[in-house]
Amino acid sequence: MAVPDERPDVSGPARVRFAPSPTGSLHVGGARTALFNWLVARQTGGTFVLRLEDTDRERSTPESEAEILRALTWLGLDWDEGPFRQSERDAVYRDAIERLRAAGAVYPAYETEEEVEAQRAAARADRRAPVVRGLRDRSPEEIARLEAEGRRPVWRFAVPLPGETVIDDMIRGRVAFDHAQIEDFVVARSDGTPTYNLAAAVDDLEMGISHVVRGEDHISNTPKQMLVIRALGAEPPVYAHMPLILGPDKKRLSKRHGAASVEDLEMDGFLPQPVRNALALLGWSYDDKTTTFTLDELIERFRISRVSKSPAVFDLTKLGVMNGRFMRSMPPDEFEEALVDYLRKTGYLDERGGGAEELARRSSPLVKRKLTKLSEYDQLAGWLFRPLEMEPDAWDLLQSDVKHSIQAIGGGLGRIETVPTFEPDAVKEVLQDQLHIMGETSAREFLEPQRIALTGQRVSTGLYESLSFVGRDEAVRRYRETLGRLAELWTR
RNA sequence: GCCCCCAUCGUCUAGCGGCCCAGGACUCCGCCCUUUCAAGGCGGCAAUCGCGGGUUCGAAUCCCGCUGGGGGCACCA
Repeated sequence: MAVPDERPDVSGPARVRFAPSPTGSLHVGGARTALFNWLVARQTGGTFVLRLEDTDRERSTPESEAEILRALTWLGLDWDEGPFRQSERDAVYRDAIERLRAAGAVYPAYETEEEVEAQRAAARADRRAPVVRGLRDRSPEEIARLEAEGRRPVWRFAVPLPGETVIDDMIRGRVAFDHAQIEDFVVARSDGTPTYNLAAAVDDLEMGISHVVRGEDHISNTPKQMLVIRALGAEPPVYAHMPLILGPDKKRLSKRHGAASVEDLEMDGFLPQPVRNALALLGWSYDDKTTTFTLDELIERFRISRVSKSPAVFDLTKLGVMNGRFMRSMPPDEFEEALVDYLRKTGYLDERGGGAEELARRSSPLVKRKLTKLSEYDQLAGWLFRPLEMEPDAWDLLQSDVKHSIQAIGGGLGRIETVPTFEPDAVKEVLQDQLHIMGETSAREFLEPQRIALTGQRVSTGLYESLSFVGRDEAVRRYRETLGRLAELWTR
């Protein structure tokens, strides 16, 4: 019997990093990358480094950076070092470029944009990889002449030919890249600033990163970065390229798929724990059964070697289920806090004025069991914050059988006016009793009109709790008001 | 066009040569809980393991080809 090909795992304290570029909010894919790196750091007693790759001055913004840090914190992913910004490490890169120059690993390329494009076009036409190679061995005289003309070169990496670079990927196994397929990539722009492949490689080296866990979209950059690191006389870290996260259309998850960033999920009323859980389960599983993990369990059980190689579609419905279950399992006071935080954060409380927070707090037990996500609070409990106001749908329903509606609401009214105590159980008892008295009417037929009479909504917090919550006077008032409106229809 | 990767129910997945004519979860559909909408409980539909060849006594599991999907090919990251 063959030995299962156990893929290696991280052993010993790992130094890992999360290195987003601050050009937008933290996307779901990035969040999962951050989570996996964080888990590796925590489970090995290692270090989680945060680094902002902001070498693109045009697209990087402080707002985006702040949002990424905020979202990471919201997810509970704390970093041990950083945040470092590549924009503040220029000297490090210039020094590295200097060393590459001294080692003869890079050369100044004076080809014009047109020439470069022509090279690519020619290669394509020839059914070859569209790689660019500058003239590697210009004479000092020629260089001097070009410089005198005011030409400023980019610095390209002289990819060794022939040759190949092999990644021993922790997830994918051995992946080889033929150097003929790798162009002489630019390492320093004509203004002297470093490009991504230079900066990332140098940082991973300088920061002593032991394991690079990132999305598969980076895999073709990896040989370039390995080349840079080796040219600098060092050995590259171990790499692990994770499968991408897809939208329902199987394309890479993006904005147009709806909630695609951590911020979107947060504003949509998901809580960090289930989001983390869902993220962990995208491309990773512990066994064939377990679907819920505490953070500690995640730290203990996560293994890069069990990360899947194939991409996964992100399913918001499933997240909703996890979210709902999580909220139902929360201690009441924690749930209340989470709810109020959310309503405050989204401006819901402010819009509703004084007393809104108090009302929301008191109502939290009524919605706890019924929510999938916090953003559904209003459709359940919105009626608490306003005078009786009929949703068109709900009113239509009452109107469809005016006589029956009046009977149901009237029947309920008689009982709630007289029930000795107004606790949910007492209310329930008398309404149950009334239901029996009314004979063939079903619970639904009896209760639905009353729900609408009280809340103006077809879907709401539970009827008995809701009645008790507003108190006898208000309940009776609302029942009567509805009855009055129905009576108008009846006589007409 | 070139390079790289991937391929089990609609979706997320288990599965590492016999335990699998494939297990779990979500969705969907029934039924129960006469507290309705939800939630919860129970049950059901759903993959000839992309296709075709091998290897083997035996393959979802190994090999080859094909097809399909994804990613990458910037003085972006």
